[in-house]
Amino acid sequence: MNKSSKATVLVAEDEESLRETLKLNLELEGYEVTTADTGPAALKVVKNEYFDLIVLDIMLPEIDGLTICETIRMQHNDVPILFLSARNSGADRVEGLKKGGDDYLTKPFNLEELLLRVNKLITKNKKIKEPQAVADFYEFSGCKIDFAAHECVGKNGLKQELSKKEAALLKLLIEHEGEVVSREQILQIVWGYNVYPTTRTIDNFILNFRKYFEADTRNPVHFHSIRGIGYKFTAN
Amino acid sequence: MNKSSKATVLVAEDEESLRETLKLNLELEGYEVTTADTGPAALKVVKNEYFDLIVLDIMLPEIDGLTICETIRMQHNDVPILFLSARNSGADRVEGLKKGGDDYLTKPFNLEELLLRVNKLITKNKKIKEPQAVADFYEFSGCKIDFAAHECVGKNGLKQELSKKEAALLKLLIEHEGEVVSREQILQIVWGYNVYPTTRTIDNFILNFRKYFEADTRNPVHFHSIRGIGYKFTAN
DNA sequence: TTAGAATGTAACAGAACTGTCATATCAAAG
DNA sequence: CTTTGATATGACAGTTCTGTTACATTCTAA
Repeated sequence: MNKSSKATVLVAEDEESLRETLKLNLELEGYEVTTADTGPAALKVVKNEYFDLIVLDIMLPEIDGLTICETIRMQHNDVPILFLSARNSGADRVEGLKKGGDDYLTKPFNLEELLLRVNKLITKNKKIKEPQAVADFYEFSGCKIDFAAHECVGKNGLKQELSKKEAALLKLLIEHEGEVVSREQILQIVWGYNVYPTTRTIDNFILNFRKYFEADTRNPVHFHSIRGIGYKFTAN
Repeated sequence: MNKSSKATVLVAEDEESLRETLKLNLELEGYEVTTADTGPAALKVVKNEYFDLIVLDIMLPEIDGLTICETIRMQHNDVPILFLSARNSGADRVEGLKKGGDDYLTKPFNLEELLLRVNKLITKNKKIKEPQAVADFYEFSGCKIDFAAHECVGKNGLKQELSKKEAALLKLLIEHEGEVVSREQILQIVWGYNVYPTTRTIDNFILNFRKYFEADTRNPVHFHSIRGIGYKFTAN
């Protein structure tokens, strides 16, 4: 996770005043906040964007929070979820945690407490995801990359300078060698903001990498595009 | 953490009946439970033994729970701590979380809820300590599937990329190995809550899987169709 | 046995996504 | 204030994926 990039939070809450209060306060805490006011709206953004945490009201229009949570978990998304609920019956709370929620607060809640819990959930989850750093120097099938010097030697043996973003993206892909990295993840980590859907920016960087490192740019061996998902780097 | 060894929990609570109730119930859940009835006693065992979780009453004789928590954290011990308190003032809860507690319950609490939270804290912490233990990889009778890389190796030994939907459906079926997954379930999970494709779509995906993974597509061994219900994946 | 329903199969078309390039924007350096 | 290199955007073409349709085949129940 890039230090400069903010953690992202989705607030799914139908009552406007509370929604805006949460948004404002979370932003003051330094989070990037997206909001949704109905169940379907929440599901839609979750599908399209990456979040570090979801604050989810149990009672939402159209599709309720518990169902939302269940759906999200069924789609193998293990983003932390913090439930909000007006009800305070034990049964309800148990229900929330069982469905895969990570924490639970009942309204009315203390704002400071919410912020603390949010922070706790986010840092905890990040710890898990923090990938092991790659050394400053990396080599694969005849190509060399020196992250410290911001330069590389490509297939043709030519030395090539790497720009900041090029280096960051390259590092990200190499850290996940053999795995697909989604566009959302890339934007989140390298760029530090949420999705701008019609951007061809990432493609252009990949294009460059292929020029530097691929013998045949049309049939990439190292920089694969996985349609609908993202890109994958393979060492050999 | 060794699978065969139980997770260990320290219950620091001065009221005897509650302490014993907790001990009993946690042991029934399969935890190894140690108890302490005063602040100093709790600090002492924490110093000498390893725990996966501490259940800590805020009001303890001699040294209160918040101070205990602070002391433990100062010793760079990040064992999860679940606070118990009779008070329900927001300030108090905030205090607990600030001092480094991981969760908070107010008495009287629902026992099942406590057990769920205990379980959540313990598993969460383990995840951090065993990074990536569960590989996103599956193998059955000569075929290999790598969900992280979005690719598979089929019966013929050929590598094959998996598209988004293919991967999602495959994962679903494999997770339910040996069970029938209904068409409705498939639609709900793979396609989402309201974008149902109409007719022969699922069949076509199954068709592909059979091409990839079955020696004889006419007599499938792995991807069975259960008439009137759905599909079933069998490993061998 | 046979009608009716569910599934298998393949071809096709529209949608969605990516590759590529030309151009715009921006910030830092000169 | 200009230059320059890096990055972002938009257009468009090319590609792949996915859902649909049509028809064949298999199964089930009457």
